[in-house]
Amino acid sequence: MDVANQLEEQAQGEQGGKPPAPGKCLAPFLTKTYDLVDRSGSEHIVSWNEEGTAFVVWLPEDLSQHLLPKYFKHCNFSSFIRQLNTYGFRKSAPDRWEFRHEKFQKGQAHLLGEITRRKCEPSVYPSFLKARDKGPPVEDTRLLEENKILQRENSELLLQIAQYKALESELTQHLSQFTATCSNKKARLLS
Amino acid sequence: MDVANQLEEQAQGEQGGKPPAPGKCLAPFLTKTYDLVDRSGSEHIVSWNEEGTAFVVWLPEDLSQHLLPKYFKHCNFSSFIRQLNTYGFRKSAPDRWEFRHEKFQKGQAHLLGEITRRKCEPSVYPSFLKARDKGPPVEDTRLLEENKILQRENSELLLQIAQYKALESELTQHLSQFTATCSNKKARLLS
DNA sequence: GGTTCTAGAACC
DNA sequence: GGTTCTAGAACC
Repeated sequence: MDVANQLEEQAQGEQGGKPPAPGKCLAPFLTKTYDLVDRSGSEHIVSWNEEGTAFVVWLPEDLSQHLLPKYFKHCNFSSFIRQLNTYGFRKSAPDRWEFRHEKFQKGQAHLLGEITRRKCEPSVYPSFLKARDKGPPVEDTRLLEENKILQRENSELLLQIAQYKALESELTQHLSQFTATCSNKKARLLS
Repeated sequence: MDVANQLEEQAQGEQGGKPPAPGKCLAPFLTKTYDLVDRSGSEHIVSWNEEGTAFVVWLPEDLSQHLLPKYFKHCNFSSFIRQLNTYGFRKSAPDRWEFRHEKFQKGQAHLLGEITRRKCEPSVYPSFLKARDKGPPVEDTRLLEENKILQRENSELLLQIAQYKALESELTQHLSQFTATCSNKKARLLS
């Protein structure tokens, strides 16, 4: 049973035949990748990490040549990575090809629907920027100058916010990593 | 005789002992790559194309695992490609790993000095600001209106940043707490 | 300047 | 939405 069926069963079990609520369009890339990791039958090539919180590509060459073409329309490791990044996965270890996403974990296929493809953000500013292109010529240089300054300030602020966002997600990831790591270590030590 | 010596000989022969004129600092990446292509002794892995106007990586896996570590400090094909792009090489065939640069051709090692590393452009401000500056002038009523909007947005952005700052310090606190807790528990359990 | 990781953009 | 190619940015 692949991920799609699995998800459907869960949905039917929990909601009595109704289609899954939020995950209207679960991206094929996500189900394929989940299958690839979870049941390719080639754990020496790709598998979950010990904690089940990320997956590791142990043999990139074999993945590219033998597994990727089975699931996707190419055999380039870099294209695979590009897609992972598009969906918010991040490389999570410096010394191996380990990729992580909060909603992509072993035995948690039902979370896949919460993974979204990253788009160019809808962004608040285009609204007033678009309007300007229609306007007729002007002579007030002072206003224009002031405007430029405001825009510059604005863009710097936006940049700062972007950096804060990045920082936040990084910190959040570290936190969840720590949580996982700690509880696992504890479990192992106590067993 | 490697490329560095070859270049020196050429320079001495042509200019009588004077150092090469333009190529003050021939990037190591370029000489290494030229050697790699021209005399790695592994033409089945990488070689010039038929015309000598580009080079082809026939076996990316073998290049990564066996040749790259001999010339560079890594064994990632993607890092090699990143460097190629930095120096202005472009992939020149859709169906194979062929890369081309006008000044990188078989038997033309003396042209390497003309290849320059691409720098980040000064461009401090986001693209939407640049586009704006080229655009036609605008009515001053519109400018005034825009100014108001920008000011409002500015203050909203400042507010957001304040919130992010708060969030950041909270997350950081949690993280350091976790770190401490984990190491303590571990210590106790191991003692 | 080199290496790594992620994103932009064009094309399909 | 997927694939390819190139560039930005951080880190070393």
